[in-house]
Amino acid sequence: MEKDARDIFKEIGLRVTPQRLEIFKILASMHGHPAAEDVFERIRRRFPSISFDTVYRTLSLFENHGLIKKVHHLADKTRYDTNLKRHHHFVCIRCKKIIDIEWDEIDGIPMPKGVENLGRVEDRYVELRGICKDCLNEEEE
Amino acid sequence: MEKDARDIFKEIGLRVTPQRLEIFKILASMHGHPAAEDVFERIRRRFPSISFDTVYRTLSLFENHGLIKKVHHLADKTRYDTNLKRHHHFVCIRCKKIIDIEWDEIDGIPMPKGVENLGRVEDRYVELRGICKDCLNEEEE
DNA sequence: TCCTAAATAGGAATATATCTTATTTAAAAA
DNA sequence: TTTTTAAATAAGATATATTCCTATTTAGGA
Ligand SMILES: [Mn+2]
Ligand SMILES: [Mn+2]
Ligand SMILES: [Zn+2]
Ligand SMILES: [Zn+2]
Repeated sequence: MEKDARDIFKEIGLRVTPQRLEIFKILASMHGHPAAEDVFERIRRRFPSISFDTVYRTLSLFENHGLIKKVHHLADKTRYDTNLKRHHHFVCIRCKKIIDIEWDEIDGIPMPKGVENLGRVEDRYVELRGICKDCLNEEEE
Repeated sequence: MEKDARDIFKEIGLRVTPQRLEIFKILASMHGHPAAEDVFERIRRRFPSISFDTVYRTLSLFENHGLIKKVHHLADKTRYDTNLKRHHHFVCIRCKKIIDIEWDEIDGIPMPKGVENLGRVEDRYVELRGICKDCLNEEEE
């Protein structure tokens, strides 16, 4: 935030547009974890005719350049699990394959301090993300 | 297998329908983590006129009775994060609020054995899920 | 200032999932 | 067994988030 958004864009090689500057400013000023819609509602005040597409495009652009991150699931649709034993998953970021893994060590880790002030924890969800063997092989071509 | 399913349904107090029996059988026979569409494609062979709605309803039903689990995101839309420091999240399963947490202990845990055979891990994603303070308070009414 | 590739607005399209309603059916009652 | 009725289903409409398409505008370089 020390640096001007304009400079950041130029460094990365992005065109400086009013929409981008405003979205950047909004993101910096918003607390929490806004959804695209939240950003859209905010920027509409200054750019009443901005389109949803521009907001989505810009957020993707920022994400691709590491200016923001997504808090999200990898798969685009719900996947069901018939394995009811406690386990975790390796998820391929390319083909979305989900593979069961056991990782007892992580289940034993005590809760982080202070979490009881946030609410009642009922579950912990752990995902290892990467590129699966199949996709790595395909890559070698 | 079919005998089993019939008994399970009765135990839980569910009506035994051909669609449910078949979906149950399909789930038991499918490996991996099928999406609703995968189940739909499979059951269509025997019930060509089955509707997507029935598949979704049945999967929800099974999930509500603990016969299967969802591998899924909690929020219905993507949320963005401007906090680029390594951190994790507490997510409220009720209001979908996302709160940053630090949990260094979990970052230090070594990868589970054998994961290198699955692919190249690039990231680990950890979420604590539960009911946030606000929702707990509201509950007291 | 002019030029051109990139960005945008607006709306259409897509995809996943849920809802509505008329019809059928499971299973309890007679 | 037959009857009864609430529950389940099929079919299609609807909702919602996101992406795509295309004509127009614009940023930034020549
Ligand atoms: Mn699994
Ligand atoms: Mn965060
Ligand atoms: Zn893969
Ligand atoms: Zn909450």
